Amino acid sequence: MKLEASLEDMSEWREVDFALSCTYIVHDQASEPDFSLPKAMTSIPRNLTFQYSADNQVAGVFSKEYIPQGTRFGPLQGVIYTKENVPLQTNRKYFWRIYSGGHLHHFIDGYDVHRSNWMRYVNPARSLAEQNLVACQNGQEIFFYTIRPVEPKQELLVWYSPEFSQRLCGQQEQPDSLKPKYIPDIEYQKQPLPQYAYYPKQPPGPHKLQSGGQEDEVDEKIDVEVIERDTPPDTPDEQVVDFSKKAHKAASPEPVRSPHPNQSQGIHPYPTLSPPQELPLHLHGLYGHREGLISYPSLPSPRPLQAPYPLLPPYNPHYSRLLLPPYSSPPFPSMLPSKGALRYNGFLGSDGLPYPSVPQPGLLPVTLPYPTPLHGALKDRIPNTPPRGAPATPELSPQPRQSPQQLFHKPLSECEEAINLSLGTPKSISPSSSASPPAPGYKSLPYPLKKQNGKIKYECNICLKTFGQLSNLKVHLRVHSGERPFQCNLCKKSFTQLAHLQKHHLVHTGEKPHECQVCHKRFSSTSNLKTHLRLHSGEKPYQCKLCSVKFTQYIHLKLHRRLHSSRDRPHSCQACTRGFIHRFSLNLHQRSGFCPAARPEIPELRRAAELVERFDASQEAEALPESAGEAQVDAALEKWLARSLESGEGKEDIGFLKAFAAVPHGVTAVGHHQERASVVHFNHRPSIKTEEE
DNA sequence: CTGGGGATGGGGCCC
DNA sequence: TGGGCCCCATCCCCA
Repeated sequence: MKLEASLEDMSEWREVDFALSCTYIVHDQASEPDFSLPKAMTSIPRNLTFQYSADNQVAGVFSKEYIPQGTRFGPLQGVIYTKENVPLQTNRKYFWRIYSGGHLHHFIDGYDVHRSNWMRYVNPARSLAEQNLVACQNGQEIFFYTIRPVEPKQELLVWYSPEFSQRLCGQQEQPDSLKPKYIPDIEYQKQPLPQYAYYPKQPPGPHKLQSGGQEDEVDEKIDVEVIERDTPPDTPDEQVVDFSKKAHKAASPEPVRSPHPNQSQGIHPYPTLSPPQELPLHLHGLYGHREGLISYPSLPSPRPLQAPYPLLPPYNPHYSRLLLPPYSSPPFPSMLPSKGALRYNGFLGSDGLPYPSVPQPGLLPVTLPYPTPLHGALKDRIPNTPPRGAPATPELSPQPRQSPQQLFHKPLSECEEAINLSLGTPKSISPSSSASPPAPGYKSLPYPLKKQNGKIKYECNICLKTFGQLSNLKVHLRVHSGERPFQCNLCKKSFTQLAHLQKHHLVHTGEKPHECQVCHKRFSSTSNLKTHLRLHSGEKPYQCKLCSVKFTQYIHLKLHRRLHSSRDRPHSCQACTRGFIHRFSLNLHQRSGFCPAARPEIPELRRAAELVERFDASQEAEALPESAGEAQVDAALEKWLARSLESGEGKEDIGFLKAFAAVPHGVTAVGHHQERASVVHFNHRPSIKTEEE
């Protein structure tokens, strides 16, 4: 059974659709004054995590918990360059292009880990099947949207939106004398070159990396003139542009032929004039794009076009944390909101930006003509070495997960620089940012409405919790999105609610507004005072069922329970010897097929069994009478699951249990309850979306 | 190990 | 609709 059945097909969405209809917004983690780690690493949202390679380089970005479809990440951050001020020696592998009015407006360079954010580490999707993020330009910023739910521990893999790719490949570059390296793609467009020929289903072949030297050599041969002649027609504004036309264009690439047919390896590299239907539109528009790193139009391509993602950003070295020098000073002193709106509004709404002051565009190129000493050193160290989690060019990546067929062919210049990160303040940077669409947010929320007792309830489509007021749901959604808009300007901790920040402030002021009338001890919070008052009243609401010891705080009971060894778990499974405090837990363990002994070939069963054990020790189980029936147990388990999700406790485990429960192995293992997959009647939950709905 | 306090997280409700 | 306030739950630290 699928929990998410009513998933919306976003394949036809335009960028503006994503902007206006995204459901959840995840902001970057507010960077704390940690001078030992670059912003690219500290900015990663709490619901994401990096995965590192053996050599301690970022290999990719993974989800820590379930992330719903329609979640927005970003904006991409990086150094802003206008066409005119891009330093000649700049490494463009992390370049993203921002268009305005159909013209290239500026670049966002994610190369500098101190000035870019975590999005630079997101790897490109190698196929539509694995793509879960789509990159969109909204206004003059780049955001990543989830186009499908992302399960816990799943890697985020991005690809361009159709319009994005169309801008990159379907339009010509503006005159740009500063970037001769990236002109070939334009050339291709003019006189259809191989890069624009789609190379369908290239069979896996040996992957050979192109040497950086060759790449450079090739780049130098490009004629800048061509680009100028191919300046794309003006478009009013990227936000109002007729995307359908672009889409059409992308879907119907001009026939192209290869000047170097021999470059193919057994298969004609450019046999197809139109992209395969199974590829998403935006991919169609990309082919050939990324070849740039390796093949120059006039040179034989070292290998055939292989990947359907030629536009992916090239891989860049992902610097090991250990290699990063400590900051000598905060990279973004002004990044930390000090007062005013930003202090309590660290999220980026239509106005707020997570990082208020990113260097102004004009300043960037002047101050940082790359390679800087730092970058130069790093580059020397890993010349042209694809970074582990690098965003873009799989073919250059040493990542083991890359398979030959995932490799791309080459290049494209502008596309090559087209991938990367972003920036935090385009608005301050670009004069024409007024074209930005309304801040994406909780508009057109796809949350279900329910009626309970005649009252409308707003249901969270993630944890199914219902709220009487929409505002409550919106606040609640931050729990799932990781959004923490309220940041303390003293310690940089951030919170989901202003009230929490205000309470937190007491930590700094030392204020304790709440006084015990008995002993006159003062407390910073009412709840702590209440707990304290139990000392005077003698109330001990939490009692251990096994030894009858009582506690004033639940956490104490929880800790206490751990003391009870297996001998205190009288209800043991004969098959796997797991013991349970409650008989109904043993029954649950057995009847639901969570006993690992039943199906030893399913390793997940062990984990599932552990979760049942955890439930056994939960307060929900504690509250059940020993004679509890199946329905009662299921209800308690469901309640426990919901509570665990809400509290964030073991979210990954819960996600796992849900996922695990969604497949039938557990059931069939025992042969009971064939009609359902888990102890929890997920498929019976009226509030859960199912495919049938 | 128990018990107490500090701090944080989340939701309900009212305005 | 969103802010403000309150309450409850929970975790962490430490004596």
